[in-house]
Amino acid sequence: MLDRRSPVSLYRQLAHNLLDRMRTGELPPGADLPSENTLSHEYGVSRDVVRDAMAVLRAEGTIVTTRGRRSSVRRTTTVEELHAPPAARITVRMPTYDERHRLDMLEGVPLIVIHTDEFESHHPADRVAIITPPEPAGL
Amino acid sequence: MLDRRSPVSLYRQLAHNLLDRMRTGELPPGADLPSENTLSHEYGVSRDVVRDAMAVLRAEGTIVTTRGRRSSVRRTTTVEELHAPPAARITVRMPTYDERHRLDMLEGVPLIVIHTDEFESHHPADRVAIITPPEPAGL
DNA sequence: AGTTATTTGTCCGTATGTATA
DNA sequence: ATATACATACGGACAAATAAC
Repeated sequence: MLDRRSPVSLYRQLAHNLLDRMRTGELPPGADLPSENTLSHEYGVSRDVVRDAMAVLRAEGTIVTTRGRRSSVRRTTTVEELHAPPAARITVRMPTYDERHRLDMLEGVPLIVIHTDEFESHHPADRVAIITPPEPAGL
Repeated sequence: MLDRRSPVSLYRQLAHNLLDRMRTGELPPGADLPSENTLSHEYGVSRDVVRDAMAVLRAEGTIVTTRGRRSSVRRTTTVEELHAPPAARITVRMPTYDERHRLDMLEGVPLIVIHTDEFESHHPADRVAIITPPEPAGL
């Protein structure tokens, strides 16, 4: 499976391999991944390598991990269409650790900030798609 | 500095402590952090804890790390104001590992995707602010 | 130009704690 | 209660990139 002579590190090879298993449908959205110990034995690498691989996938928002439970492939969440006001300024960044927990966000999910003269709103990026105002009628 | 009896893990205490040192101006944008070994000795923790703390800050886009060099506090980049077209759909997600390198993006930086009928464009979130179309004139 | 030292990256092992099943 | 599984923390070793000399 993994090539120790490759210049690519083991944990990135493993991350890539797991992504392949998701694309082929072997690990569809919502499915549990094998446990860290199982993967460690299956691929013949240390648990450290397995954890590094999973950290990559978590940071990309591909998998979700909860303590005491196996990691699972992130489900494609239903996105709400949010209509942005005119002349608004939209910036995007990663939330801080505290923000992430306060807003109940998963790891690997950016934060969208919509700023106007009147208000400022925050939105987890996996729950909304921003729609810009339509062309004025009559053109 | 760090409290081993605290329910908060050492690496998150350390991350929090480093953030404080940034806010006070001891570690301004662009400044080099102490090396992992130095921090390990200064705080009396393993290098593992130091690396975990830095991984948190990298994922939040707070610091930048290059192999062989010390990590540094991320400079606030000049953001370009990008005027979004009307009726566009804007989604945000983290880039994959490959995308991140192809677009020369730093770790901890989200990817903005602007989608219209005609085209689709991708923008690293640390370089742009999206401006929505203005209110039609005459209102 | 080349050698050495520094620094981060990767990988291994072990142990214990804590949440979930 | 017991077992499973992830989280945290320690230690060591070597590779690879950079910096210093």
